[in-house]
Amino acid sequence: MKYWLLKSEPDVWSIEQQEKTGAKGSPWDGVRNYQAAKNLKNMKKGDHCFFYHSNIGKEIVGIVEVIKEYYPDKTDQSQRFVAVTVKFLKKLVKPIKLEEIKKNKQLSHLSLIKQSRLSVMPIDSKSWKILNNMSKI
DNA sequence: GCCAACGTTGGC
DNA sequence: GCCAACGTTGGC
Repeated sequence: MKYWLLKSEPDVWSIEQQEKTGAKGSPWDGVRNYQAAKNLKNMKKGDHCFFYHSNIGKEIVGIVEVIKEYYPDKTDQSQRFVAVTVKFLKKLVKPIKLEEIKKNKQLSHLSLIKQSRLSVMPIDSKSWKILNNMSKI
């Protein structure tokens, strides 16, 4: 299983809205960046993704699971980009602030820090474990 | 195919 | 609200 991180502005699409869609999930669409799209295409059913709130909060707030692999993004008229379907898994007991992630030297290689504009990025399993530990009180 | 101008994202 | 980073567009 692979791990990822998805960014969303909570006033556009939040973890709370994701939670309401329940087991049937909802499309992760609207991605208009080739690198992010490439990452979407590499996602497999069953992969887990951190759900990150950008701008407001700036913290990882929960985890979602990929339940449908990539397909053409219906919101993209040019037909160049793709979407996947994700479902809510859980909210983190304690959200992980970007500030805390930056403080951890073991996480300084993450695209979240190095490439702040990328909205879909891979997370290696070691970093995934570290982040999960940080979310525990 | 280069690069200046411009637009967007997202942290601060 | 500002600005750095970076992607995209369009003139040449």
